Amino acid sequence: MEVNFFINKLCFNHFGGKMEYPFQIIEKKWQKYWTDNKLFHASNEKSEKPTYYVLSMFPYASGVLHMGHISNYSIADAIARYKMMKGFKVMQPMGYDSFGLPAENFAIKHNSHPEITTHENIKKMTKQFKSVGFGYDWSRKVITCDKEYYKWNQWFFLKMYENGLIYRKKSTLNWCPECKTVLANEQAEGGVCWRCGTEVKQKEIEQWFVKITDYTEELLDDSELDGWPQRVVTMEKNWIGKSYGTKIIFTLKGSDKEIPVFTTRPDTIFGSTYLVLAPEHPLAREIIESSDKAEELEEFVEDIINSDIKMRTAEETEKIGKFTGRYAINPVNNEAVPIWIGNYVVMEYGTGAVMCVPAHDQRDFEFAHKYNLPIRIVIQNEDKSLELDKMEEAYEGEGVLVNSEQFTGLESEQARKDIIQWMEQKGMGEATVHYRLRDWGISRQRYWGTPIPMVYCENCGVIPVPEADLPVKLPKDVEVSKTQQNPLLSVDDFVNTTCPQCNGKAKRETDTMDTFFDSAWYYARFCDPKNREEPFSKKAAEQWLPVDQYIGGIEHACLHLLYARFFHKFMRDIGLVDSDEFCTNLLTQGMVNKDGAKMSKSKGNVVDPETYIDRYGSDTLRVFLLFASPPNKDVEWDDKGVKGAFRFLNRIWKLVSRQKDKIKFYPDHYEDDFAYSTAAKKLRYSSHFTIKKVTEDIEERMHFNTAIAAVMEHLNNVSSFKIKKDSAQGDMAVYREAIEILPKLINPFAPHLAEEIWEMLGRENSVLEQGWLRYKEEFLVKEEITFVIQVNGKLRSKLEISPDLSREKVKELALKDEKIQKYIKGKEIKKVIIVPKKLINLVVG
RNA sequence: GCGAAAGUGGCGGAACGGCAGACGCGCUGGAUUUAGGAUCCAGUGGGAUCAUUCCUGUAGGGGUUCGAAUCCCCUCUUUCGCACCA
Repeated sequence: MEVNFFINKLCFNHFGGKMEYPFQIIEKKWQKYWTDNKLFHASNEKSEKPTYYVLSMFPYASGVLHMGHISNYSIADAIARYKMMKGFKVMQPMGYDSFGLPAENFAIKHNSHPEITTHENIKKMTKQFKSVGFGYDWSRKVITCDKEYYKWNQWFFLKMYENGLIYRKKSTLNWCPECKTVLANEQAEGGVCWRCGTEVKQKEIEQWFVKITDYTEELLDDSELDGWPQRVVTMEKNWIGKSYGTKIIFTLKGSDKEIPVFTTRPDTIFGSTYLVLAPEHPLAREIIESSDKAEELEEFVEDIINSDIKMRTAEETEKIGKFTGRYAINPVNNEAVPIWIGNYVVMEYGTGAVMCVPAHDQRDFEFAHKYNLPIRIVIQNEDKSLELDKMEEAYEGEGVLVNSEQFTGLESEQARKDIIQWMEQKGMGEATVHYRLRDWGISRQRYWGTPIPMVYCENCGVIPVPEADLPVKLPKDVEVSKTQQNPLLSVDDFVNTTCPQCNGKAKRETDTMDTFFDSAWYYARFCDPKNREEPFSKKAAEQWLPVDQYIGGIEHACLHLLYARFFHKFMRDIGLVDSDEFCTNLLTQGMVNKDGAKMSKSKGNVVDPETYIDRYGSDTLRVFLLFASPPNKDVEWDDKGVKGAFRFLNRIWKLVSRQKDKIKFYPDHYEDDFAYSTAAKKLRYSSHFTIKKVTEDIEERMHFNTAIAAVMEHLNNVSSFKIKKDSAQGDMAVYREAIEILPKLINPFAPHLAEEIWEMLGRENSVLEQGWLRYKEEFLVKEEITFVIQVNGKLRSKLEISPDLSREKVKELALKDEKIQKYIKGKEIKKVIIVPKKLINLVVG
């Protein structure tokens, strides 16, 4: 005993006096080993092994890996390593999302060029990645600003163009004055720029669109998304926003111009007393121009259009409007109703024109009262108490139709059906489906992105660049600056070109692509990243796609993930892949918070992973992050918790260091004629139970926190087990096994230490190449179990009994139990419930 | 306003109808150490009690059940998504 202690002391002192395991040495050693032996190299050669593709959302090339990245990638790495041990050929690639505004702004800020700063940033990040030791196949690295990559963005653009999925349109768009670029609707949520938070302005610009709406119904189909969090599926569904309604065609009085309106309540059509147009409505403009109050109306409309969209669409904002002087004819009764222009009607939804039914819509009700417009009740409530003079708010519920000609008396639900049918027959309107999803605007008026492969020819018009001329290279000799608009405009060599059709003078498109275009298909490029002939070979895609497990933040639900799904369906339609969805399982990991808030520079609560890797090592950081909570929930950063993880790894290392030379003389298998103490049987149970628990926690629900907890518990059990000189052979065998399972058990979470203790225990090669552990059911059978006795559902006593006792015997023991006596004495036992091997409940009256 | 998820010790979190609080952090006591740190052992929801034990407890209220943190209904709170959406 003393001797051992002395040896340990020597050992620990050797590493700087502090009793800490030498993680710096260990981690570097195994990172080198993995690289040298190409442990994570996933070849495209056919093999017997089933494949498994684990993908983390690749980081933006910002130059730093933050804690959120480490958390995300630790989850993926744990899965990858576990799957490798389970016998899969695992591919876990990594790359960099590196085009786009942040990179351009970064360069401007550092008075440099994005080409330079981006590659510097990538270098920095790669170094950081390597210090954490994630098991990536770096030979598959993909960098989106690389011409070998963005060439295929252009190729996809052309393919979409060929398939009628690309068009050019002049439209009012979200414009960020700070970023000097157009934003897609989903990038301008809440009226602010998703990148910089600046108020978004409206600007009319000609730009390129991808017809994602052609795939709306398919994107709505979630039948292949069983492995996705319901939350994400719902968010996408809401985003696409399918709603059933009716289009009713009003006509402009004194002309044959049609004014279609969209409503979900056609049953209220007879109560429509006015129309309101969005200020952006094309007809509004026409009416204004011919109006005698043109100036006044013009000013009103301009004011609204130029007002902050966020303010305008806020619920508190007062509804204002102006009468245009014109009337519309309601097709159902030929009534002329006044046409207004109002701030509360938006062009983006429906037809940009609303039929107003003030009695049955709160907004219309308020508007009508404010401007003294007529109100007509057409739906009567259940107790028939609606009266015009007494109404203080609109009645939006269901009821019986009144004042509705031949439909009077019908229930509103039935009336909707009948009215739609009738209108369809008469050509007054029709049932329609409306979607909130808009086409994907991909033009960006900035430099650092994929050039859109189009040219403008004076003779031939807009002509796509031929495939053979790809890539249209982004010129490098460009000065970027904040004041300038798109720098490409001033690069004559780039702009001036010849028409691919007539060879005449032509100008190149200077818009570049939204970076979501880059990231919409990178997962597929990873399958065949060096292919120069095609984006990826069909064979490679067949081998790896769809992604088996994708991991990333939930903030990408309606942007990246939706675009990637769209892209995959398009790639399927042009024959590149044969699946409908790009990934079968999605895990949206939580954020790493500190002091209850998201880590951010502005709050000054950012914790740098590097500090902790230097001080405690990568394994500690991983264990902390994985242990803190289940992967889909947020992690609360806790310095003390990191220490706790470190302590755990130290305890493992110490245990193995102390015991490795002794246990190699213990039996390495079980024999029937060995003797086993009760304590040994319990430890053997612990070993096998832990294997079962860790396997199931990873396999079935990816709860690494409980898996790690189980290993901690097992370590506690091993630590409290003592081998003495006269211990039985069986005890020694049990003890040896209990220690020898540790390297594999911790490998998904603390891979460096796992390799080290695997080696310390005299094993060869990487622990990754060994199979995963198997537990034996026979060792999970306990000789004695704790059997609970309840009286009326309350715990009153416990028994230590054999699990095989009969129901009768159990009941007998329970009734005889001393503590139970006082609860059942003199009372009638009405019912006895026995849950085998668990409990007995005595119901007394 | 609509939709979704969630509310458990001082903290992170376990427990997917059957012993509430696994595991970790923190805290308390002890051992060890020149000291600090580290390490090891024990204890730790709250309230009674010398103790054995008892009562109480999973946001609040009700219900289903032999039995509820868990299932159902209502209320409150928090988070997230959508939102003058016609």
